[in-house]
Order: sequence, then C-alpha cells, then structure tokens
Amino acid sequence: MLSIGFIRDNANEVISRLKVKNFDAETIVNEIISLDVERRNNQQLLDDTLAELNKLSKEIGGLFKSGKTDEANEAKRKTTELKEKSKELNKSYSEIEKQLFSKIVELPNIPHSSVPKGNSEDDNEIVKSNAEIPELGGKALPHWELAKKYDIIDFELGNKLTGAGFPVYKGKGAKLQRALINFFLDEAEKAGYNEVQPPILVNEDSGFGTGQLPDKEGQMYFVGLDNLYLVPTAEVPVTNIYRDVILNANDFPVKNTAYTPCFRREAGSYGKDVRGLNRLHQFDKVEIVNIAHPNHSYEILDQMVSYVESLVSKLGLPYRILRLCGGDLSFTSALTYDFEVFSAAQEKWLEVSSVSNFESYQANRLKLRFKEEGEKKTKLAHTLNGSALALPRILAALLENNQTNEGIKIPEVLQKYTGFAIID
RNA sequence: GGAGAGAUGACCGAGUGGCUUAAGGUGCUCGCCUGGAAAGCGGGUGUGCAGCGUGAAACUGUACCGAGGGUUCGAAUCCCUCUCUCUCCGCCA
Repeated sequence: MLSIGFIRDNANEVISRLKVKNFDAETIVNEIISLDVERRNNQQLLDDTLAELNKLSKEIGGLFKSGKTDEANEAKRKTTELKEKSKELNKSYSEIEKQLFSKIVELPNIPHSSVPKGNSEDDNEIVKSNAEIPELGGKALPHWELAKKYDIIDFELGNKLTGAGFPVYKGKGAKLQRALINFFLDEAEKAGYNEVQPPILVNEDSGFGTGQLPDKEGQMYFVGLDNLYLVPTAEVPVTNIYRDVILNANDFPVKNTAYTPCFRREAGSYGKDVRGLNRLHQFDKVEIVNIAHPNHSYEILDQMVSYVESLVSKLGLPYRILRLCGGDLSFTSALTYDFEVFSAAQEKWLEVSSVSNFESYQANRLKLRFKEEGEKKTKLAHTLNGSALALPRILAALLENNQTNEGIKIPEVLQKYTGFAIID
C-alpha cells in the first residue's frame, strides 16, 4: 500500500498518475486526506488526555505513600472523567484508523513514468522481439498431442487423481521437469541468488504482506482447518522472509531464489486458453526475489530482465519482451516486463515470466525497512520479483518447437540434467 | 493428541501493583587513556504515531515487555481468550 505521508504530500500526483492504470482515485484520496486530518486531531486529544491521566496517577501514588489518603481519594475522583474521555477517544481513534486503512488498501500502486497508457494486453509495448519462428511444416502437433504420443504427460490421469489442471508427468516428461528446475536453480545461483526452500503453505499475514490478501482471496487455495493458504507463487513466502525486518543499507542487494510448486484456483478463467499446459491449477516455478535500495531498484529490475532473457535464449526459444501498459499492470506493481515465448504448433505467444518492481508498495505492507549508513531514521525498501521461469509453458514451447520426425530434441543446456537428448 | 513449563530490548537475563525513567550483563558505538592496541574508565545505543520544526537532528507527548481484551487512579506484574516455543508421554515419514 501507499504510505499515508506520501498520499498526504502528493495527493494530486497520486490521482493523476493512477489514471494511467485507469483507476479513478479522486474520491478515495479525498476521503483519505480528511480521515487523516481527523485521525491526527483525535490522536492529539487522546495523547493529551492520557498525559494528564498518567500525571495524576503518579501523584496519587505519591500521596498514598506519604499517607495523605484523603487527598489521594480526592485526586482519584478527578480521574473518572478523564478515563471516560480517553476511552471514547480511544474508540473513535481505532474506528477512524480502521476506516483509513480500508481506504488506503483500495489504492493500487502508482505506475512508473515509463508505463504506457492502455486498457488491455493489446496495448502492451513490445520492447524486444527475437522471434525466429521455427518452420514445422503442416504436420506439427500441439504439445498435448505430443504428450500423449510419447506418453510423457497424462492429463486424464490427473483428472482421476485430482481434477482438471493437475497433470501427471511421466517418465521422460517427469525427468525433463526435474531437469528444468535444476537448470533454473543452478543458473540463478551463478547469477548471485541465494537458494531457499520455503513452506508452500502460508498464513494470512504473509498473504497480506505481498498483496494477495484481502483482494485476491478467491485465487488461492485455502486450508480452512488450519487457516493457511497454498502459495500461488514463491514470491509470497520468499518476500515475507523480510516482513518486519530492518536491513542495513549495505545489505543490498538481497537476492533470493526458490523453486516451489504454485497453486492457483484460476477462478473465472475456465474455457479460455486452458488447453494442455497453457493454464494449470498446480505448476512448478523458479522465482527470483530481490530487495533493493530505492535508488537502485530500477537497475536491479533491468538486471533481472537481462537474466530472464539469458534463460530463454539458452533454451533456444523465440521470445519477446513486453512492457505492460497501465491497464494490464497488476494492482501492486509499478512496472512489469512480461516474457512470452512462441509455441509454434499452437502458433501462440505464451507468457512464461513476469518481472516486476513493486517499489515500496509491498514493503509498506511488510514493514520492510532499512537504515542508511549512520542514520537513525528508517526508510522503506523496494521489492522486486520475477519468474525464472514458470515451467509448463516453457515445456509446451520446447515440445512443440523441437519436434522432429525422430522425436523431440532436448536443448543442449538441459542434456546434462536430463541424461537424454531426445524424447522418442 | 495428553501433562507440565514458558514468551521481557540486537542477545542473555532480573523484575508478583506505584522508588522501573525496564535492574544487571553481553554486543555495538563514541570519547578518555595509548606509539598503536588490549584492559580500564565515562557516555550513547529500539519501533510506530503525533506535536514542534522543516535539510536533518534535537526536543515534547503517547503507545509498545508474544497477540487481543479486562480489572485498577496506576499493569511487564492480577484476570480472560488466542498464538507460539520448550520438556515428558503417545503417534509417526
């Protein structure tokens, strides 16, 4: 969420810049400003009342000790009114604060100045395209048919065990999954990322910290008996490692990577591009998460984009990089680059990575702060994350693009992980 | 799952209603001392919100001793609820 001080000092800027996200913030911002004034007035009264009460209590203590019981009882009588007053002020304070909070969390993050205007994915800006699209000829099969032909992914079996969107990887398919995970983790480590293996169930505080809760509650699987959520991405547990943490400026940049399965209910997206591996309820992903100094977070973002680009290049996949327009940008993001690879039999671009800078939006929820060298005051850090990479669509593109009469060729970089060069 | 014991600052640890402004120690840091260091001595050392200022700081008020309520003029301390940790038993990959 945006910090109240920033909204207070930059109300007009907040309103105008949120228009890029097609978000009309005027009413909310005005409500926030007036609630903020109300809150501060209320706090002043409350603090004064409590100060007076504290002073009296101390005096009463002294009077009792020196045996002046009558005077003490007299003073006690005076506190009654103050106590009632402070109770009321306390109540109104929490009420105002609650309202203020509920308004502030309604505001999305402010988009970066480079974010293009636009309403949908059609308005995203293509930053780079390396689309040497392979010629497959007429008899190219989509990946779900290849999966069946070589018996490497079993969608029906997943239906039996769980339901739609939970495929079973078999034989060389399972091994290829494992190879991709190891390849991605090894590459991340080479790029300076520290590997962590977090829990894949998280509590409500964690869900709030990265912004999944309260808005996107319906998108996560919820284990009601224990009040826990299955992670939709490793971003949630890995970023929340730093919840309520105060870093030193020289700790930056903090770079973590994690492999986790990811669980998404995908409510409301039934029937659209869900064939095969295109959209699943459970999938594997390696995520990279950075915590950065505010002055350097956009350099870090560029580094992350280059890093992800190196992965898709090494896998030999045709790709393009998009800068998301305001309308397509997520609620919490200030700037997002999407990576898409071309899946040649479906003749479709598939999103395989999303790399974002959240600036201090998540950090404010997380209370993730840092101190400059020698300074006492804390400041909010910047958080960033990116998929590096999400497996299913990578797999879909690899299968489709590398199919030959002899079988499916495995990219050279993966062969030392798979132990085979072809699926036949 | 059963029984018991706990949760105090960066860390250890005292504190059973007001001489607590959270003792004492460790760590860190600044100063003195020193050729330099160690030791020693002295000072400082949390977070949020608000006020005052606005370059920041300082200063003032307030809240925070696992979380949330309650009792009281006054709560780290008493009461209630919850969460978590440890020990033993049970179960178990």
